[in-house]
Amino acid sequence: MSWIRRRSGWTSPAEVDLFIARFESSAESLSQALRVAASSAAAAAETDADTVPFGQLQGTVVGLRYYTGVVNPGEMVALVREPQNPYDRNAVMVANMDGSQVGHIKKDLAAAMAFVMDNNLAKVEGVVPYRNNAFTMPVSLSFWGAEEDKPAFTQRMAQHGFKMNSGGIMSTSNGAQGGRPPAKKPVTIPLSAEELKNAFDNLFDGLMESKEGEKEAAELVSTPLLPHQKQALSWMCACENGSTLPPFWEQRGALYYNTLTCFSAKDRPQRVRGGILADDMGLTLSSKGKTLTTIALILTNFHQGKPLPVQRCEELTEMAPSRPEGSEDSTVVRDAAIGSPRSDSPQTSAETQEVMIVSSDAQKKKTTVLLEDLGFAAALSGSTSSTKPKNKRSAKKAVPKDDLDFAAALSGSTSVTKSKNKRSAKKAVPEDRVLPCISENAEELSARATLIICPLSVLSNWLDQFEQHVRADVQPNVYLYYGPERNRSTSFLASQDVVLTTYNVLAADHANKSPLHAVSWLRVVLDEGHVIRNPNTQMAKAVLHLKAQRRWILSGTPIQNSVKDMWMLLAFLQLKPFDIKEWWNRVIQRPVTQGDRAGLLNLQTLVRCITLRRTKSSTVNGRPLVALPKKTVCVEQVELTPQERAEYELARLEGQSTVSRYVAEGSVMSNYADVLAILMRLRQHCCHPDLLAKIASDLSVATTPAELRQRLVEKLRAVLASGSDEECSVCLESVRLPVITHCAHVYCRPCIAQVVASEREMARCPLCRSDLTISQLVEVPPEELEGEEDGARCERWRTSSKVEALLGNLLRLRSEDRSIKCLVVSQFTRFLSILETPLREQGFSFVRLDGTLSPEEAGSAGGVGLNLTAASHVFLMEPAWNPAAEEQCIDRCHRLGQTRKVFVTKFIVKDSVEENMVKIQRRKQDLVEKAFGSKNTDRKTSRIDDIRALMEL
DNA sequence: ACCGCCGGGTGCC
DNA sequence: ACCGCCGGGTGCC
Repeated sequence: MSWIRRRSGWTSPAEVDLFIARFESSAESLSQALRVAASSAAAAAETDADTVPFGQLQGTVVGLRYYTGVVNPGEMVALVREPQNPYDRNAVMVANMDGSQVGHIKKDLAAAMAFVMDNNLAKVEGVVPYRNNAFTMPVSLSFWGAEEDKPAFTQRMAQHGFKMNSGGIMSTSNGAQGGRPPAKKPVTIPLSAEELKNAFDNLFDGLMESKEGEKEAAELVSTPLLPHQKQALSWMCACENGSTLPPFWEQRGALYYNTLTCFSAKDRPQRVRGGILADDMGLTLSSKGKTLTTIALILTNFHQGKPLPVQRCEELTEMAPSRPEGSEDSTVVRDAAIGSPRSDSPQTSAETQEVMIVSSDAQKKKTTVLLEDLGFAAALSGSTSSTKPKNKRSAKKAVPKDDLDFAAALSGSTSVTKSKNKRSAKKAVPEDRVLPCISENAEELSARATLIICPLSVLSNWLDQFEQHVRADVQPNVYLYYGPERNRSTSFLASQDVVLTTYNVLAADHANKSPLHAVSWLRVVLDEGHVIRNPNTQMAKAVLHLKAQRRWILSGTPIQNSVKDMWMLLAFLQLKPFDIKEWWNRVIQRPVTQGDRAGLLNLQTLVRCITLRRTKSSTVNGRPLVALPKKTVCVEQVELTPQERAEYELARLEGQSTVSRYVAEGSVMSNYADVLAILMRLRQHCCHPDLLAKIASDLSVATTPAELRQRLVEKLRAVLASGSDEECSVCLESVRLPVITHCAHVYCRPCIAQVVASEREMARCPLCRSDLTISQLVEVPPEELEGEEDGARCERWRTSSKVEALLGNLLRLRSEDRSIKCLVVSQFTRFLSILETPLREQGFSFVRLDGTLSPEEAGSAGGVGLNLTAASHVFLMEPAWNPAAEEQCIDRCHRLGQTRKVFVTKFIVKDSVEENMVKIQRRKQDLVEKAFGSKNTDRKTSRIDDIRALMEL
């Protein structure tokens, strides 16, 4: 008896809400049933690759005449259990793609299916092969499930007298043959895992060759756009104004027909007025290219293709008197009159330095700080003081301030002063009656504001960019919706040109009569949109419930590692019918994960229709979009001295015995922090002996609460410093605002706070079920980081093999060409400190960037956009766990603006944990599962495997 | 006739 | 529903 209630296949609260939304007029029983289905399946299971076909069955849909839903030949239908049906508790209803009920499954078959569905022995997909009469119709049911459930399923169906046809692979390619049953399934060879992975990796590549042309930004934009930015603007405007049908839809007479599901609708399905702008980071001067393009879009494409009507600010106009129209001219005038923009100041300062030493951790966590050069710090931290002295906002910003305070101080103050402008502005610029492709009705025309949602770390970047790229005399109303004093008036928000907020504010508001959700936005923009790829998060749900005419996702990495991640993006863009997970799963995800070629082709088409992505290697009319100098990567093997080797081996043997004990006990995960600490010590040995902190690793030796706290802080710091890209088990993202529990597990503070809040009684640690309270959570006190270092530095300095390897390279390069600048990257800030000594001794000038500030504070300091193109040689002092992090470091140099050939040197200590890390990196890249919907459980086991490999166990 | 057969009424779950 | 099923009317050929 193994029919334990498992998570159900196709409903999660979010998607059912969407499903129901469309349905209000329909029969009560249906929405009821859907609600019940939703509540019984609060946690949605995913369609995983381990789903296998169980077979097919021809059934009958009855009671058609009682319902409105119509079905075309070959159309897919949804099968929904309806346990509350007063006539039959086994009822299984049949619904249309738009959610209209079509009928019921005939009761004898329904009785068999009810059991199967209720116990999640199988998922059912239905296709109506043909229509015969007005009262019943046939339905071809295919059943899918986990291999181990197949016998139970088959047996149960047999008990009811139903025998499955062979469960061969069924193609999803349009079933519109309309033929008689049994429809012949074309026999196709399923894609191999390898083919799939390749196709998937290339999904976002080579999109949008330049058939779009270029579009100039409105004159309001003061920064000239680069050619590929004009191209993006052109594409974005076309997406917003065009009226093309979404992919897979075509007009057939008076109806609109979906060629994949064969559904037809009377109402024209809205083409997403928006899409995904997924330009690669290395493509732009800092990541601000997307920001600039988006600002240009906001200003250039208001209603009916006209620019945003904004009034000039009188005082500023006086200051910078009347100037010729045309963006280039005005830029020149503005620059001359007001001072040059500071976008390039990081390079300018950096150019004076020979060596930049950078903590790669700082980059990964999007933090950047500077120790040595205060001028550089000011440039990076984004103070805009010189640009517009009269502007209140700028004046405030000139004071170097903690970003959070800064945000709080700003919120509410910005546009109040200006909001009065707006009415007159609308009159001042009369709207032309030029007919656009999309006819905009009165309500649509009333929407004005663009809502931009971004991670906190890039909030101030947006504010800066608006100031920097918009003509000084026409600042649009940009309201920062953030901080306790934020203005929650719906009408105020709706009257802004731009409202800027964070995912967290949005999510927090969503729970509690959110004004953001009451506004009808002209446009919603999700910056770093991949952060909401998990649809179960509050942020994701909050985002889905926003009302908007146009929707954009900005992201450098639209898919992180699985097809699954795509769904949230499509749902946000409301790409019919994939915004409902049932259809996404059936039409794309399940076929693709099972190697269906047609499914993959459909996915490719889909992505192509809504995405603009250019990479460094993209071409326009056969010519490279951006010509980048060549990049050479080499690995330099470092041999430890006998002394270092002896110390390393000692640490390795000790670590091995501890970890092998954990492996034997099966307690690796519960001692994860310890394991990471061991690994880190080995990695530190590879770099420099003085990196090793004297950490008492055993929590049990802590006697006093203060001592325990200190131990936890050390552990947390060890985890963070390990560079393991620690993942929060609640949100499954890299931890942000990390805290450690008394049971030594690390989470994002907001995530674990939410867990605690949602627990009625005593909250438990999601990983080990220990009791926990908010007050027990421990975080790293930021100021402590500095003090300790001084202690370490006081000791007598010594060298290490790796230090020597680096110095050898630097000295050689300097003797070859004194103008060469180098970027030295390490995840250990202490290592950077150690490196300072010989660099000074040898007379190298350098700046240092590292992550001593919290992400919020440092976010504005360059963040993801940190641009280090002044350097042409990159030295990665040690391997990263995540190869993408290394790539990111390299891309700081190898991007637009780089004029020299780029050389990358990776130092790897021979016969060490570092070599094992490289092996794992390589193996991971080959691992298909990594790219395709790998299961959560596997992630854990593969981690343990990783640890064993690292420890050579 | 405790049948068969006829033909009208009727029809999801 | 050009079906199946029900139940009343009917009953040699």
